Amino acid sequence: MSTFNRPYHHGDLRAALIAAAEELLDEGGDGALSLREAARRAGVSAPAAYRHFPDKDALLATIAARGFSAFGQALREAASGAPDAPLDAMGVAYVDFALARPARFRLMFGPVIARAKGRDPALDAAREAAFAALSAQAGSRAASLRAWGMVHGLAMLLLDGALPAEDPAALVREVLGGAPPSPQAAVSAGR
Amino acid sequence: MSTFNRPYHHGDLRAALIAAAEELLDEGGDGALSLREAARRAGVSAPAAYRHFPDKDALLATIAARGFSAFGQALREAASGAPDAPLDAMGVAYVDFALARPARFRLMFGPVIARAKGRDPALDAAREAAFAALSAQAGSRAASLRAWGMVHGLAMLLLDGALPAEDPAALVREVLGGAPPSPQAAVSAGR
DNA sequence: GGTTGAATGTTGACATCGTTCACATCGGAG
DNA sequence: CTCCGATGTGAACGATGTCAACATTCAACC
Repeated sequence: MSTFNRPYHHGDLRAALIAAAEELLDEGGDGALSLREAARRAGVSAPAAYRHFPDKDALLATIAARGFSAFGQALREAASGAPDAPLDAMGVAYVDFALARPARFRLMFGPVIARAKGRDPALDAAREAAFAALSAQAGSRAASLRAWGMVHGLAMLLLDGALPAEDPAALVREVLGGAPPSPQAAVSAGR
Repeated sequence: MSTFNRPYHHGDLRAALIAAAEELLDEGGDGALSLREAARRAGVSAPAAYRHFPDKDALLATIAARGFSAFGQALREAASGAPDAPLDAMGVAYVDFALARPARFRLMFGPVIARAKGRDPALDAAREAAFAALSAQAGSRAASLRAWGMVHGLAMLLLDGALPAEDPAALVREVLGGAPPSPQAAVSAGR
């Protein structure tokens, strides 16, 4: 599948564009993601992108969908890794994800994606799958909203730097209500 | 056309620019705020703005600061208007504010402003004042973070349309734990 | 196997944006 | 009245998203 050549036709531009854009998003702040730069990195000229995405927003929507997919997986893994306190583990994983990939997280929950809702079924599916992982562990609807809202809010506030936190995971566990000194979950971050 | 009328050093360009930009922000989606358009609406040419703001981001920071100020005031008023359940009232007010001015709220908690932290003392002061209003009602630090995070998360998720809600206020009240309709909700709250 | 049409990329162009530079104008202090 | 600092203007630069016209390649059919 990997043509070493660089012929006129780039083997899989779509994937290359997505990869480049995700790189841009993760490395260079928030406003650093431009269609043109992504195309440049993929070794291709800007309008070529329009053969694979109708729009810049469509590229972003695709990236967000991938983000939600990875996000849901991380949440599920966290839960199954800590069967005695799955909700707390998911909360920590939630915040970890946000802090590890701030720009991506902001994209996923930002206005562009909110606007794309309903226009991109893959996106909607990925997002709902991620959320389903959460509600599955929470019990009642109210409890799930409570946990979800709280953790999401904490993640956002930490991203803003509105909350000073040397150890976000500890803060999440403290706030989630459990004060269990189980140090297992704390090792999950790696930053 | 009105080249005649202009007295012209525009009486108070700074204020006019802020007003125009806020208008832009509230009316026209999220990406609709451009320095040039704000200047246009203020009846002035784009570079004039640079006599009053070093940067577009500085304009945004100013607007965010004003937003935090109004926000804090709304929270305080809500609390004093419902002395028997001030936290719930603030929660509802919090979400109301976010839903009434989505773009402004996103600005206030967005990356541009996060980046401006420490560079704009007025901004920091306004934000902390708003947060102070919240923690004043919440009791312990953990409780205040819990309430703040939860309400902030709910607001964000509602903005995204990730949560379908016919009546956001009711949802907030339900989730905040006051008079929960489902008996199980109260159980998972404390812990 | 060569012809042909659909995919895919390329160059060039347009409008818009943030921002800077050189110049114009106004209002107040001397 | 003069002169200077504050404020506003116009042209211009580089970057962006996007479109239109043209070029190249791949695959399928006689």
